[in-house]
Amino acid sequence: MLSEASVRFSQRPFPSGDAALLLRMATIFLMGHVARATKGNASRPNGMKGWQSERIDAICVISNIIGKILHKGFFMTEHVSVSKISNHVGQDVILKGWVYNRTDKGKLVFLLVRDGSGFIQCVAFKGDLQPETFDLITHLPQESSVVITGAVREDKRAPGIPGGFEVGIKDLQVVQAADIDYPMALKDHGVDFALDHRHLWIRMQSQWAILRVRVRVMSAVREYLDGQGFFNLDTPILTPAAAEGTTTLFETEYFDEGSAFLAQTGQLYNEANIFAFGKVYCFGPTFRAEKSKTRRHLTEFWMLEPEIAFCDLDGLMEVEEGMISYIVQSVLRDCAAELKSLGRDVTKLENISAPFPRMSYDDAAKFLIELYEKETDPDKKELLKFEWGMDFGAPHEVELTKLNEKPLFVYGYPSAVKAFYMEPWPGRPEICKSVDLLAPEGYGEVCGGSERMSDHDALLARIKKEGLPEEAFKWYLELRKYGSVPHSGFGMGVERVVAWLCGIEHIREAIPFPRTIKRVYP
RNA sequence: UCCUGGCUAGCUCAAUCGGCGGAGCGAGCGGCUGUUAACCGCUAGGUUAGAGGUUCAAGUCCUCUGCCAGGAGCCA
Repeated sequence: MLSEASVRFSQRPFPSGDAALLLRMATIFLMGHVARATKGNASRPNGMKGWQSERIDAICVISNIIGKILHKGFFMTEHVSVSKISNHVGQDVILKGWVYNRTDKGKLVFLLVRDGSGFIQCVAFKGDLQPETFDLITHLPQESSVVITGAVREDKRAPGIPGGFEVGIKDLQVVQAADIDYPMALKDHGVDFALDHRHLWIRMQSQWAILRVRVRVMSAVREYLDGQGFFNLDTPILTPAAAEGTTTLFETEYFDEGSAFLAQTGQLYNEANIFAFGKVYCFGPTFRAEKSKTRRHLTEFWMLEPEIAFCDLDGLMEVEEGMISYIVQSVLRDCAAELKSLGRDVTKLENISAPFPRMSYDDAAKFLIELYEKETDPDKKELLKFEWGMDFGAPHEVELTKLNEKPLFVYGYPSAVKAFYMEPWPGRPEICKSVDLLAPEGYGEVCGGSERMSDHDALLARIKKEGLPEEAFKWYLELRKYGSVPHSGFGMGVERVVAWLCGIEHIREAIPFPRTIKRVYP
């Protein structure tokens, strides 16, 4: 009740200028009366909800009456966002945005205007406007910032996001006429050029849509985990040591303490946090100085890492599939227009729901070895080369994900190809309780996780065997001395998930300002 | 680090066997009342990444350098 009333109240058209001042003064005056009139109800057992919503309803009614009175002669148009334009059909509105494209038809000009919330077509007819205004519109450079006043109407022909609505221009003010040499033409660009102009490229519809999906993915992650009782406790970015070897770390001076390193995982700290909070996650940027040059790698990327106490490998997979399903369904529901503008085939996402198929590494290896032996093309055969004990390459992941329409869990990898902290498989010390989640359509590994070693002595032995500096892991080992429990966690690469959901080739488009081995600008 | 490919107008790309460097977009001017990255006409726009070499002649062939991309390894 309260929220509905609030929404209605906020959507109430508010005038501007003198009329606004008059209306606001009158409203404030009346609000005082309403407040006093309803104050006696504040002590209700039900608390605030009841009397607050009644009060807001009363204010709505009063302001609506005043608005209707002022509408005759005084009423001014209000600023609305493109995303809310469907609520204003038949009304005059003000749009504040940028000229995305201009199509000049002689006595008729179409402006495609974007305002951050969407894209909408605005139409200028020569006969409806002052000659100088019309002339101004026909010469507006791409990306000029404008304030447009006009009437909203429904029109199936109108392009845009959401599309189907357009604004008949009655007035247009130029905030700034953009320079005519705007470099991002509405066409395809080379990778280098596009990335050099990333600060402008993000204005293009495709990039806008991808980054909107990213935002939804990130909020869906938080919604899901928070709803499952996880605590978001972020872990340090400046760290003293590596979790997975020291060759892929960015190093920086740290006062008199020598070197610090940019974190490549928050996992070790998550493991400390679960003993205080049970279920936690960290969500932030992660840094890897790997010299990887592929469509799946960035040197700075965002990783979500949940960690759960009293959780084994099966429990971990249940969390992963539940969360991924929630993310996919949230994006399908809330980013339909974005996915459509990207040309994404959403039928490939619609049936992504838990449970996901599970395959052991042994079975996957058997499948890949058979595939390798059957392959006759020598080039393909070389790429598919596989034997038990190897980690999967990208071509292997693609072949495995072809088996299902849903993401695929592969569990029980050889310990030799995985990190030191993973719990050995009972009775099979050569493999560990690890699991990777491979996204369909060849998008590959989006999550990697494991049950962690919970035994102090076994972990210490492994650290020694790996030649890792024992003193750096002193605190980490201590976690196994005071109430150690089976626990598990995983990491999810946000950009890989976004790339998969958007159906884009390269994850550099799934982050606002990508950092790669060759690029720190802009 | 390795393998492969590329670098021609502001952008995206052509240029046949080594034989007069072209188009589209963008920009400017003009035309058009329903365009979807409009269309039509005209105009401007070039040290072919840099250096050297072969040749009567090099965007094209050779050598070196630089830059970029895709992939491998590694990983999320």
